[in-house]
Amino acid sequence: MTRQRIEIKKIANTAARQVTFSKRRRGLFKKAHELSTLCDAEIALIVFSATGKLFKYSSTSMRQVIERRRLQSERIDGLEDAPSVELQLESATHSVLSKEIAEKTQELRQLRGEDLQGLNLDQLKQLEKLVQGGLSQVTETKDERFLKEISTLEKKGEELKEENLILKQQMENLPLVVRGQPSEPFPHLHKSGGPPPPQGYNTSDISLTLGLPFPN
Amino acid sequence: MTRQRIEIKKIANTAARQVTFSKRRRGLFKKAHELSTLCDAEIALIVFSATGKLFKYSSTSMRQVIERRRLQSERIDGLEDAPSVELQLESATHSVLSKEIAEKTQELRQLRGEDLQGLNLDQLKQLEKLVQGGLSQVTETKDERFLKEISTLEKKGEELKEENLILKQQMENLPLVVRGQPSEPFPHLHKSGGPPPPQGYNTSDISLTLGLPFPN
DNA sequence: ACCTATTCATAAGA
DNA sequence: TTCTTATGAATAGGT
Repeated sequence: MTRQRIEIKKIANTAARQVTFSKRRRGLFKKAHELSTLCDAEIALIVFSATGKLFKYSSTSMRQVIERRRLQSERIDGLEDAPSVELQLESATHSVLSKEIAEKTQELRQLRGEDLQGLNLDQLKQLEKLVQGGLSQVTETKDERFLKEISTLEKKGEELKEENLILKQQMENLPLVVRGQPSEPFPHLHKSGGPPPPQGYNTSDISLTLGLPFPN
Repeated sequence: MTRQRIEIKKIANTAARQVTFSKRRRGLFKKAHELSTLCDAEIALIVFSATGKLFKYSSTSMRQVIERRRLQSERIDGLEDAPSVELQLESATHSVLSKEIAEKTQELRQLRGEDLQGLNLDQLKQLEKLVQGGLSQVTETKDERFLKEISTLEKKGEELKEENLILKQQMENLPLVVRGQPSEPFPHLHKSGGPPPPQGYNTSDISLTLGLPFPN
């Protein structure tokens, strides 16, 4: 489709065919993925090369897509799949389940504001109220979560402040000689609420204790 | 890929998404067919639209391709597929359907603002945005409907006004004798565009003709 | 559904 | 297989 247009029929030359297969296979998979992403479609793509190598892509799980296809086809044309007796007994269950899925899908779409043409004014008003309620709930929950986060952080802040205060008091109680040259007062101060500083400083060697607050 | 490059992510606008789905789906199927023809490949392609509609293509029989894939996968990783007994496929079907129902149910509840405890702050923010979008859509659609209703009524009002005007003009052109005693000027005036009054008035009685201005 | 300016995909060739 | 490039195809936005 470039340099020169080609006819859509089996490429005679084997090497050329392989090359084209690689290129076009990539393109095909890319497009499949784009379609599923752009349009929220569920896609399964299975490709066997002439040499028997398998390539596949599926937007969700291959199994799920194939299964879903089987269900659809079963209802539309009962030809392609073998309908054993047991399967036919099951089909009643299927239609119940499928119907439920269809209903829920429709409901979901309407809650998202899609597919509203079938509703009358009253139904629209009711739907609006429902969605407003949902929105309130969501926003409320979200804001609660925010507040909780904030209060947790505030609490941590308070704890840290307190810790700082204690440390400062301890500093002020030190002999002046030691306080004179704190070039690097807290070299390894931990930032968040870690464990409190270990107890039992060796008070006989204050300067050492000061420089290495966390001997362990 | 033209007029303007687009980002590969879900298209927000529903109508545009459907248009793109149609166009790209055709393109994808065409390319799948070309690849299978040019390179002698066996291909199966299954596409479900967001609305649940099924589209499929297969170079040979869908069943054959899927079966072949199953055999391959079984050898490569025995995980994704269960044994091929049909009854087991059945139960798989059930779990697929049930799972889908469960997912949709949960999604519905969350859109309604229920069951939000499992979500983190980011998910809540995202959900809020989604519901807000839905609400906008619903409100917009509802208001459009309202406006349409209003304009319809206004139009009807205009028509009635005009009708009245004509009637008044006709009254003013009447002989004074007749105009003197209109205790009940328009006894049976039809309000909307109903059927015209019956034909065949006796024109010798002018006052009667007056009361029914549209004899034809 | 159709149009068309653009971007994308790709046949050939290296 | 990968890269390049000229060109045919696909398609986003609009009508």
